[in-house]
Amino acid sequence: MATPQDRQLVEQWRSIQSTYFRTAGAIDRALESRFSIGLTEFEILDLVAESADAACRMKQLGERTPMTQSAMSKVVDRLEKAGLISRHSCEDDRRSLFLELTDAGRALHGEAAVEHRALLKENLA
Amino acid sequence: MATPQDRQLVEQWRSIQSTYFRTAGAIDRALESRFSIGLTEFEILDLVAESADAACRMKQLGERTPMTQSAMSKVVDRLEKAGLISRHSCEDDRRSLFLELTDAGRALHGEAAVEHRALLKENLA
DNA sequence: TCAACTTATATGACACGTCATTGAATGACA
DNA sequence: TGTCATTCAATGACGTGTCATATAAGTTGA
Repeated sequence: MATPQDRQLVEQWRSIQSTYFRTAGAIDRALESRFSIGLTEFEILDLVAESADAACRMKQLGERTPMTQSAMSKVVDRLEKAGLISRHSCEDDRRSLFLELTDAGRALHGEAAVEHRALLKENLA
Repeated sequence: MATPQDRQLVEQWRSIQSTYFRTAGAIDRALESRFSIGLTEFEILDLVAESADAACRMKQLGERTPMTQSAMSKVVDRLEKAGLISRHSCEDDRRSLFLELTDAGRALHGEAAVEHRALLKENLA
């Protein structure tokens, strides 16, 4: 029933879980305490910062993250309320929105990214 | 600012996240639909099934999972309500509890474990 | 051009996890 | 033994994620 291969799979899985939780937790706590945003919020900022080219992005961003569409929408709500991001409706397709960092958002992202990368390095070594 | 090493770290991180969410999601949906328990519940069942030797385990189980003590307590609540596990108070230290699978719990764990291992194999290849 | 269908985002109800706190039992030591 | 600190587990308030659905805009084809 519990073959050696099974055990090895389970070990591998626990190791992934452990890395994931340790890393995500460390980043989340650091960003929360220094910048008052969570990991999820940062990840959206990071994606928006990356895709600097114009596009109707709300949708496309969704394809680059494991987040649900509905989760995305709520994260963007929070970021907008925090004044870090703005939604602009798309001329070609008024159902779509594209996102843009505000100046504050860009500044915060810059600093937070340093922290983020540092913690990744520390935890994924 | 964005060194190649940074990009590589971020890529590695996204890959871990993706594997984690894909795998956890697949297992969770499968267990939910076939056995009406979630991944979290299964993981506790699995830990209890593993540590068949007697001990005041609630605490010790906590050390083997990234879950919070409070989360553990609530998961065990659900498992107990579902009749899959039972809490027994510990003679030596009446603050502690140890856990035991019920017959139903053992049976369900046996079947669910097969599914669990299969999905790990599929997703962690 | 008007239905019927599809697509993009928002929203509400709900489930689950975390943090902070509580209650109870234990330990340490004057 | 009496006090104070510590440890184990449970609980309530709260935040955030998911699913199902709503709303609005676009598409298709007779």
